Amino acid sequence: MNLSDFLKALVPFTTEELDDILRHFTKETVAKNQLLVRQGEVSKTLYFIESGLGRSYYLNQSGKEITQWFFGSGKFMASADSFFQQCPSLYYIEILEDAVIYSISKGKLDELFDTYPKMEKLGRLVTTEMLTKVVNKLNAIQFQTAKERYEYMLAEFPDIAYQVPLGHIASYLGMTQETLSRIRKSNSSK
Amino acid sequence: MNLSDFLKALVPFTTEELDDILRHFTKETVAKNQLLVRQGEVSKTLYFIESGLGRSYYLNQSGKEITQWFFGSGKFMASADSFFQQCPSLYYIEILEDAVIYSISKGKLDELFDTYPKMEKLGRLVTTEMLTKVVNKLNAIQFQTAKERYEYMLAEFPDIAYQVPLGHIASYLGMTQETLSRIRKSNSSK
DNA sequence: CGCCGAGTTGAACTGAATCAAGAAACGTGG
DNA sequence: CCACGTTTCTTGATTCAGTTCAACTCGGCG
Repeated sequence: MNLSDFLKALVPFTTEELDDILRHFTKETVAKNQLLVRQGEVSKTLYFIESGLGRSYYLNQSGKEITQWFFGSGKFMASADSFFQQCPSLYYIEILEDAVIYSISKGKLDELFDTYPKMEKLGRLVTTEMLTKVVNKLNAIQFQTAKERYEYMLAEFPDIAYQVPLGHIASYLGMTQETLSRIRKSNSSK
Repeated sequence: MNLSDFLKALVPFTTEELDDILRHFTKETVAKNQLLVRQGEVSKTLYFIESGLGRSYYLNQSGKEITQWFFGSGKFMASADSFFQQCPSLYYIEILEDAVIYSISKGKLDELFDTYPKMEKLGRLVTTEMLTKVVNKLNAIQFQTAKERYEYMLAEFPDIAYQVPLGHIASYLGMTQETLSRIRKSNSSK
């Protein structure tokens, strides 16, 4: 999913608008395991993933990595707290699979918001979608058993479930790696 | 916190704009215990709470009420999924304390979005704030003990913690009423 | 071949749920 | 303003899902 198609699908930009908007982004390729944002940094960049896979995670009190979100192709990726509020990021952002991404700085994005009301709309739509997904995850985490949570994950990120280390998924789902391993086993036997 | 002041604080509307925008809202008072949205309905209304208190909740498999969110004065309130996607609501919305609210229909809100680019900005800002809060709650729920979650609640909704039934708070925090009661007891003794 | 990280398995432990029963507080009508 | 029923809150005993800790398997790779 490339950025131009993604934008067009959400808001009916004209060709000129689209060209100008795309000019504000920088396309680049990022190799697996690279970090785009570090905990404590103020993140000034928003990413759009054309292909590849990323995740955000943080280190808890005992220094364990806790995956907060996965970002697949066709999605915007950012350390939301840091990017929007310009505060030090609680999260790392890491590329899990070689990726092609478009980046834009907060400054340039704000320019776009000021120039194109349609961009505000886009921003609102993208944020609303994200909000819905986070609410879904919250409900899954809060009220479902470990097994049901794994099933939610399979539904939400079907492609991701088998291509990243078990531990990343387990921490995303709020359970230990051992528990997830047992769940997988019990699922495969039925 | 009234609506006019709230709007002005976020986006620099002119007086004329503000007047016109406010004309799209209907002010009304709602008594305690009234339901504004029922599960299964498509909610066409967004509410702004000038004073009073509301909550959204749903019924789980065993028919128990699960509080999803509290809405205090100076906040927008809606069954987010239903209002934004115009699908049947998963949630009820209930007034917990006599309230003065401003309502606006989805249709009128969309008119405002089309007329005033600044409204798109407002929409984006409000949604972003909500997103941040939900992410915070998610982190609290996912990785903290019952006791820490209660402390998160005291920080996020200091005023609310003692004015609504224990069970509403417990379900909001993803624990049983009994557990919350024990936590309160242990907190008060130290 | 031997190491190393990722995944699996087992056994003991624990935080919180469940179940059950009382105590307090609340409101409604007489 | 009191009495009664209902809802809300507290407390205790028991149970259980999931964690923790520790050992083991497996596959890849220098």
